Amino acid sequence: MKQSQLFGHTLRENPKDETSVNARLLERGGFVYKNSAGVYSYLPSGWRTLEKIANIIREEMNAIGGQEMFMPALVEKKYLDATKRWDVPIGFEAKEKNEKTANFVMGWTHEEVLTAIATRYVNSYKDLPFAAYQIQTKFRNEPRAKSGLLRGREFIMKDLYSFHSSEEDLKNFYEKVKAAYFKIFNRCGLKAVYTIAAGGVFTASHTHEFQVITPVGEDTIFVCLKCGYAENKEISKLEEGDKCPECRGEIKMEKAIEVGNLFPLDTKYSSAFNLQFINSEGKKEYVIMGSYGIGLGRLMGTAVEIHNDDKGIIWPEEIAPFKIHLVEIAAKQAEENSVKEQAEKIHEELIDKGMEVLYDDRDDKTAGEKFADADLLGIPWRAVVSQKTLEKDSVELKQRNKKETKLVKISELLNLKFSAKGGSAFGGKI
RNA sequence: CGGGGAGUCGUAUAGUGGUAGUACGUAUGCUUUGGGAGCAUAUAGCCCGAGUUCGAUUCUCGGCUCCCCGACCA
Repeated sequence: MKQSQLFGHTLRENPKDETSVNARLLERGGFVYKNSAGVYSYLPSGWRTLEKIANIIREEMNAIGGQEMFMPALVEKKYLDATKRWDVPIGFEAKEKNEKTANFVMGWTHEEVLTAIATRYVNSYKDLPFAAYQIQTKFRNEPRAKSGLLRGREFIMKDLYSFHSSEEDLKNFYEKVKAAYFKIFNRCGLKAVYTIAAGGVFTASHTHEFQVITPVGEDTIFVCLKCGYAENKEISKLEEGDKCPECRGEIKMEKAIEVGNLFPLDTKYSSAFNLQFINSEGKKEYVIMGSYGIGLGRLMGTAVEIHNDDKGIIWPEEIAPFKIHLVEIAAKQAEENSVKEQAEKIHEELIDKGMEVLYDDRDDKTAGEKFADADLLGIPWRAVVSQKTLEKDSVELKQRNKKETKLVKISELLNLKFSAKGGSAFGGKI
C-alpha cells in the first residue's frame, strides 16, 4: 500500500476535544474518524486492525466449535417482550414512528433473537450442544460515551451464544471459552485478568469478565498479586490488603477495562421462549444457555492505551495494520537508479512475498516528518531506504518498540520472516 | 441524568458591537532532504435559532454538539 494513496492521513496536532490516549492517537494517525460522541468510523488503516482482531476472534471461536452467523440489527418488540427487556433504557428505538416500525429497537444484544431462532431447530438432545456467534454492531443508548473507542453508543461486538442439555455441559464449554479468550487477548498483546462479576440486565447469577489493568479503566477490581484471582468491586467483599481467598496472597485494588465477558444464562432465555428439548429418556427439559461477548473496538482502543509512547502507537504484531513500514528518504524522481526506483522495487518484492507493507512514497515530506509519522502509526517494523543505505545495498531496519537500528541487505530483507513469535526477525543478529 | 468546561478555515489557535488574523495543512512553482526544512503565491472559517441594536462572530436568552467528573452500563 502506497502511503500517498492511503485514504486518511495523519494530523500534527492532538484533536482539541480528546483527552484519552486511544482517541488522540487513533484520530491523529488517521485510523478512526469521530462522527459523534461514541460513534466512530474506521478508516482503511484502522479497519485493517479491526479486521485482524475480528479474524483472531474467528479463529479462536471456530477452534472451540463456534459457528459464525449473522442476525438482524433491527430487533422487533416481540422478542424483548418475552423477557420484559423492551423497556430497558439501553435500547435506541428505530427512528420511524409509524405503526409498522414503532415496534423495533436497534439491537443491543441478541439472546432473545437467537433463542427464538433455536426453537425451530432444537428438538432433541441430539441437536445439542451448539454454539453460534456473530460479529456485528450493537447500539446502546449510552448516557455518557467517553474515552474514544472504550465506551461508545454503537460498537462492534462479537457475541457468542451456547446451548446445552446440562449444566455440566455448559460448564465444560464455559471453560473452553475462557481458554479461548485468554488466547485472543494474548494474541492482541493484552494481559487480561479473569474476574468474577455481576450480570446486570443479562443474568441474575455471577458472571466473569476479562479485565485489562490500566489506570484509565473505568471498572475497579480486587486482584490477587500472587495467583491472579480477581473480583469486580460491584460484587466483591474484598478490600485492598486482604488475603486472597484462593492462595492467601495480597489483594490489590486496580482500575481495569473490561474487554470480554462470559455469562452463564442457564434457563433464563430458554424458559422465556419455551426452548425445550427431549432428553434421552423422552422427557422435555429447558435448554441451558451461556453468552459470551467481546467488544472489538474497545479491544483495539485498549491495545492502544497499553501499547504507546510519547511518539505514538506501538501496535502488537498480530493486530498491526501493516507488518512493515517501508520509508523512502531523499527520493528524487526521474533519475536513473534513484532511491525512489529502488524503493518501489523493494515494495513490489515485499508484496510478492505476501508481506503486508505500507510504503511511504510521499515526495513532498521531509525525512523528519516521515519518521514522526512512522512512529505515530506504530507499525512493528520500519525499513528505511535512502541514498545512504543503498550504497550498501541495504535498508535500515528498526522495530517500533526498540531503539537500535541495523543495516540489512535488501536480499536478506526479502527473506526475513518478521514473525510475531520466535523472537527477532534479525535472527539473533541484533 | 446531575455537575463543570468548551464551540472561530481541514487541524490548532488569536481577536473584535462595524464580517476576522496567525501557524500547520492543502494547491502551484522553485529550492531542499536522516527526526515535522525554506521562499513566493493561492485556498478556506466565526455551531444553530430568537432577542437587543442602525449593525451581532462578539451582548442576552434558548437549543444543539463536543470534552471531563459523577450516576448508569459491555
